[in-house]
Amino acid sequence: MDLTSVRGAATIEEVAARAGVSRSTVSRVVNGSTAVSPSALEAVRRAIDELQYVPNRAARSLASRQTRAIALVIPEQTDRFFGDPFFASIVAGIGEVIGESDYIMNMLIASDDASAKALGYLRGGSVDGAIVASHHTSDTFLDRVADVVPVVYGGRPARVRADDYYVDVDNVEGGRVATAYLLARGHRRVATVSGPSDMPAGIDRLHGFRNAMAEAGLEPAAVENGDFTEMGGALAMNRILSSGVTPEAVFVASDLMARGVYTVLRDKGLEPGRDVAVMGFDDSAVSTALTPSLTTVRQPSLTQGRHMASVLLDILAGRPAAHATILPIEVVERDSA
Amino acid sequence: MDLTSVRGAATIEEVAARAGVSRSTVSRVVNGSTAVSPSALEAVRRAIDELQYVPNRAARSLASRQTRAIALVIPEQTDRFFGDPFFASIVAGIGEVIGESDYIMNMLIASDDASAKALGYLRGGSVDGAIVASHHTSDTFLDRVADVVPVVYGGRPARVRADDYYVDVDNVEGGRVATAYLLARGHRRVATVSGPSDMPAGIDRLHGFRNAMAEAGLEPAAVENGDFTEMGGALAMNRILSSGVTPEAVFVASDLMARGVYTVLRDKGLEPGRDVAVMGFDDSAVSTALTPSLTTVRQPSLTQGRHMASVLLDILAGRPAAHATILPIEVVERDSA
DNA sequence: GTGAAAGCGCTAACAC
DNA sequence: GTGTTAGCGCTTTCAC
Repeated sequence: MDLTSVRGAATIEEVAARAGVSRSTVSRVVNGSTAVSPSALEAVRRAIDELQYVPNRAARSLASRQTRAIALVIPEQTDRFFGDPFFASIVAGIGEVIGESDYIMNMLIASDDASAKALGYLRGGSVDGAIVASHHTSDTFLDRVADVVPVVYGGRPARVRADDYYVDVDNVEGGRVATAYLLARGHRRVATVSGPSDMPAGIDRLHGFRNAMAEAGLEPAAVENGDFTEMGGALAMNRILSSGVTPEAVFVASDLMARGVYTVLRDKGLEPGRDVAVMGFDDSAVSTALTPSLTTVRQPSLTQGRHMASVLLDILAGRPAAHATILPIEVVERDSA
Repeated sequence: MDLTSVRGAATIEEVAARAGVSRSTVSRVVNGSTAVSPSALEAVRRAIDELQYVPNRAARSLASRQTRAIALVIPEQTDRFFGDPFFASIVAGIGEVIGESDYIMNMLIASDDASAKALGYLRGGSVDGAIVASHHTSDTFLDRVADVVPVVYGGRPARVRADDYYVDVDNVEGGRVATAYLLARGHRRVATVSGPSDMPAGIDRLHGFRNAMAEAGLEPAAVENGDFTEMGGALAMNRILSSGVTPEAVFVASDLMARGVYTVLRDKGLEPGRDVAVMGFDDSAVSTALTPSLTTVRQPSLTQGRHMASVLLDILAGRPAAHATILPIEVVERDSA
């Protein structure tokens, strides 16, 4: 490309001149105002077309104090983000809704080392609002984003502030029903591979597990953290088995971790679903890809994504929006438990 | 959050007033100019800190004609993008390099229906340059992006224009060595599951396959398109088997598709690696996750991502950059062939 | 229905 | 080393 062409990009002024009207009229046409005569409208449209005019976003947002852009902030390492199909669903849901709006969505991978830059970007007025997918206790920079633009969280934030918005499922309940399901099948030696302890989703599902066990008057056979990754799940299951206990059933706090659990189980000569019942969480793509297919707790990730986006759109449009949206979960029975 | 706080964001003017200097001096400090006295510098810094000042990006970019942002354009459906670990590596590589620069990177998922909006965004001066990961023949909107900002393509574009930049591997050669490897092991009935015919990578690997077969005086046992997806790979392998031919070996043009191939093979009672040799392409995370581990053609995706980013950074900085960068490939021998 | 004019918050000559 | 002065390209009153 030719760098001069950047400078040469048509301005509203040129369009106006060509169409024989004022800047204001062009602006009205571009912004869809009705108060324009048919002839002017036609002239402007043609000029825009001929000049390939695209309004300069910076100028526009400087004048209007709006960017018509929202950020999808991913406070994760790249590999974890791409490794878990859960994020794919969330993003797809968000993208779907934002796609129908006139906002543009840009994804920002804000892993630890990139968070300072991301913060500057977000606070520098580059977007009108932000959606935060996945949230860790340590992500304190997010608070400073929320000071400046509306933020919608995917999952309840670690510290909920009065005017936070979030879309979530009841993870405590999810952990509970998952465990209760296992218990109802007659299992007594039940272990769990939990999610990270710096994420509400991880903490809550573990709570649910403990609650269900306590209600049944049982002690957990084992509790190991798997960090929501396949490898972490494998490692956790390995620790459980190495410690000498072979559970009858294990509640794994994410489908992806369950994949790791399967691998380790088989490594030790244990067949998932037959020798050890396995219950997942998410109902993501991996649950059906696994053999035997994974019995799991379904959380509607796509819907969750859609909700997050519409809540943000509502806020941006000045419409009332619910601060907390809790979506329903359900056990999906398959072959592993 | 409080909407008034947005309007209340400190401006350079306020910082200047508080520090007792002019706007220019503040600007100099913010932009790291050396020509500022220590006392002024100190005063400005304190003011910035107290006011939590963050320069307004729109104003800045309007005045400087630079955005200090680059776009990572993904012309794919969300699920394909997230489904293939190849993209994860590319993005990680790009992110790594951009992360060290003072540019911010924002990812834009520009699937068919979103491409018009993405085009407007890209042409509206929102970014200084773009990296396009994965490129289809049908993505004509990209040409119009390249008219306005520098673009670096991941993979050779369908129609290379004189001033295009891209980073790629030699896919024809990749397909050839993969097939030659299979042939060298004594296989004669060799089939291929190819990539999409609207992507140069798909076309070229198939060419390489055909070349190698022709050189050996052999006819392909079968050629089926798998669209670079796991499901597509499974379907393609299924078509091959259903047509009555059972190849001794199959060159699958991506690791992800090979996963689908494994599944179908086993479904038909054929063990990958023993009954049918399978050769992949990518050397992505799936190749080692598979059992038996996948023999494949390694393309250095992470490096590819890094290169794309540095080429773009070079262009943006006015440094000379190579239009075509071709990275080396190699066969990685594992257990499937 | 349309245009003139002010100004969004910043950078970048240009003086001093 | 520092301040003054023009804009950057657009939206948005406010007259007419």
